[in-house]
Amino acid sequence: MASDGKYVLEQQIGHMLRRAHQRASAVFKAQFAGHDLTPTQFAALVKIADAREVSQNLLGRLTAMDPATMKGVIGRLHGRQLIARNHDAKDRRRTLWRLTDAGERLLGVAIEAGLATSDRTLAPLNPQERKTLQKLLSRLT
Amino acid sequence: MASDGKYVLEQQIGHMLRRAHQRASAVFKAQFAGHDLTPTQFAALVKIADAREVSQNLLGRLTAMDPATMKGVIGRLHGRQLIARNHDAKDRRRTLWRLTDAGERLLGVAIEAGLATSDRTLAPLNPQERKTLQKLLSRLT
DNA sequence: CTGATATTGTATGTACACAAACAATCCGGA
DNA sequence: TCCGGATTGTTTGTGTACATACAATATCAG
Repeated sequence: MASDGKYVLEQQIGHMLRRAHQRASAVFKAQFAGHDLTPTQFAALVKIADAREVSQNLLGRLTAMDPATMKGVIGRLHGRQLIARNHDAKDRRRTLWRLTDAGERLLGVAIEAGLATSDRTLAPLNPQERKTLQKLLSRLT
Repeated sequence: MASDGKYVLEQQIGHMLRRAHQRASAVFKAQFAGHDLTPTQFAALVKIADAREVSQNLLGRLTAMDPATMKGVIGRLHGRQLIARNHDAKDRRRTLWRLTDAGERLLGVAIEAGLATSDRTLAPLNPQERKTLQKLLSRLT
């Protein structure tokens, strides 16, 4: 029969989200060529800058990353001296992270690439449609 | 000034898509507990079933996977005897894949979990909103 | 027929993403 | 004060995801 257990991959929300995310990542990569930052690395820099100083664990929550994932991202940023570590005197478990001067400089120029990335990713939609998509996506989470 | 270079991570489409995809994956995992299939593995099974027999490369295009990614997914499905290989007599580069009986049985019961996954992921939205979201997402690709 | 070009699959390296298990530390209640 | 539970960060293992480079094969133009 016609629709007996018919599962059309292209119409499933999970697959559509996966593809849209793939495309957004590709746009990001193109826009950030020259800055050598991944989307998660950039997100971490943004959130560290917002907070000025933040623990690794909280940073993971702010950027929607697993502690294990966060460790890798932090490690690579630290390896490039874009962030530096302090120790929390009140809580000896905590590692506090802040931007270095190099990190601040890089973030300063990268912000524009970030805004361009969003704009390019949303290019196929008009302003009204962009708002609608963002509203619906935020409700999905 | 108020919005001078202000970059709000939570409002950027890339970040929103990443989070939505994370949640969709989590719902998938919950629904597929017991089937031991990942989203990409399931997608591959669905597309192989649709085509009955398909080359590894074409399967990658049908499921939106890199050749390198496809090789890994195929390898794990093959390791579990869910798919089997043939060789294309006309083109000696090609590997043709089809479902085994075990693969067909598993896919048969997994389809329901797939539909439930889509429904659960879209649960916060009403039917009208779901259609809108899917339409906008498809235009993004 | 032949050489340039394209396609198919493989291999390697980097970077998320998350589960599970763990040690160190903190905190609240008995 | 002390104990049980929570939090913070680390480690290991599996599975995408993609760039790059590569060998084998197919195809097409001249």
